[in-house]
Amino acid sequence: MPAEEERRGKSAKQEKAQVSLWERIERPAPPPRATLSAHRIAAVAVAIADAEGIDAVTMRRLATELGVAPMATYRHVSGKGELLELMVDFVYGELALPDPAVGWRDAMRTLAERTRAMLLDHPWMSRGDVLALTPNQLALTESGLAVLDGLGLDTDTMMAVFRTVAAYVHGSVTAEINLLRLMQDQGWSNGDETRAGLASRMTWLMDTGRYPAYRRYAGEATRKDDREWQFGVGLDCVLDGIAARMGI
Amino acid sequence: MPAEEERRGKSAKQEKAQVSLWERIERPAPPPRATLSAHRIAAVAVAIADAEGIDAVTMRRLATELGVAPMATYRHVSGKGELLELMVDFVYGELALPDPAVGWRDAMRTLAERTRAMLLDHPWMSRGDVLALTPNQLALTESGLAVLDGLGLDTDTMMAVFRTVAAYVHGSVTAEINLLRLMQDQGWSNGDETRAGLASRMTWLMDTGRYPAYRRYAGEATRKDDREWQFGVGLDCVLDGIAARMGI
DNA sequence: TCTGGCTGGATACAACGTACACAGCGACGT
DNA sequence: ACGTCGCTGTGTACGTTGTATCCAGCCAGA
Repeated sequence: MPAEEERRGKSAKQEKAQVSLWERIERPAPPPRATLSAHRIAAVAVAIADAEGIDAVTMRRLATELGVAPMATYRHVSGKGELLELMVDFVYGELALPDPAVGWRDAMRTLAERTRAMLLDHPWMSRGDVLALTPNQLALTESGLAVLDGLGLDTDTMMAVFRTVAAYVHGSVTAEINLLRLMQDQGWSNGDETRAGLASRMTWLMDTGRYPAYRRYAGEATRKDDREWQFGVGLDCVLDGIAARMGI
Repeated sequence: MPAEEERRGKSAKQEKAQVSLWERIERPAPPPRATLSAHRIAAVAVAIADAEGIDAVTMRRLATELGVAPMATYRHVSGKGELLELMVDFVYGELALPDPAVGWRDAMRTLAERTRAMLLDHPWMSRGDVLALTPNQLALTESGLAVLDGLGLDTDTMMAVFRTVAAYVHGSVTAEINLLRLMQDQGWSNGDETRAGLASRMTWLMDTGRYPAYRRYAGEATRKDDREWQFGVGLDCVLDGIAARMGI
């Protein structure tokens, strides 16, 4: 590329003519301009949120991590709301969608389990006040509808079924994450430590005598820490109910 | 300031004796001390959140509304986290719990519907990163367990069933609220206005051709705006599934 | 009558989101 | 070839937020 080299040489010459030698060599080399893109912004923001929680994602911190001035991000994103939208869509983009050929029930199940895994990997997602209208969220919905296609359901019912499963998954995993976050904040690493940490709060509440059934649960239950089992039981109920009520 | 240091150690009466009559009667009467309590704090904070959204609940605004200095609230609450906990528990306290005598399915259904109504009345609740360990949240769980008692389920299963319904309700209503919030933020008052507002975003996405099933839904569905129907269908599925799988 | 402990007030500060004006650079019409 | 325009990133600044810290008044008990 002779033309490009020529142009560069010329602009350099022009600068040389205007700025004194000593000023030039004193002046720190202009840092290479970091190029920004929505994708890179999203990736870096997600990395911060994954590593240190969503509260660590500030516009300034993000800019630092991007190697850029605090306000630079605003060229690609109108504000923090859009940033969150970008982050959510970015994560949904990593979700592997199931093959509808395996049958609606198995496909729905893997969809649910993968969504759960995704949310557990990025716990800050469950706070998403983001509507499901980003491209990759829509792709998930599309996949859910495709899975339910050809079973004789009308579109209203297909969407209702998909939303039912999605609602269960989100609600269930959100509860799961809330507990995990509490444990992490307090430094408890398993169910026993957690119960020990909550003991004083709990005995105080139990001693009011207002929660006999819960007290029995606390004493008798043996699967309190089996989160997979709990999620699975509920999911089975939901899928059974769909199969029964829709006749599929 | 020697005068100030001198006055600091003296009782009210001593001060009265030293301060001139004119200074005393000119000086504005000390405002009557507002009495604070956790309950009043929660009630006022909830009122603000209901009226203007959770973001309007700042410590300063709350203090103003309570007729108190900004830092006064901190005597009753360790920080904003505990304030939110207080608010959430306050709202759960207004939830009417069902009579278990009507049978588990009806009781579960009214529990679900009343929880939905409560969340829709206080949309900021769905962002609760609060664990279900406050007295009134525990009372709801207790009620759910009581409803399922005596049906031959072990405690693990009872809790799993209750949590399944709760997860569905929270997930479903959260989605509902996210849409309602978008509509309110944009000033759209019904489904048609909303679709009109989203049209450009949507046609852009649909024209990618990546969402054929969703496009069909958008064209064919007739119950897109029937939120009660959507919630009810899903709830029926969940309850059916529980009945079938648990044999109750 | 004194004193200690609550409760509310006042001041202060760091961190946040973001508005605004500016500067460099590539592309394009002339 | 050259001026100009539009992007994109920079620098500065402002108002708001949560909350740490210290003070002052009041009530209970000695």
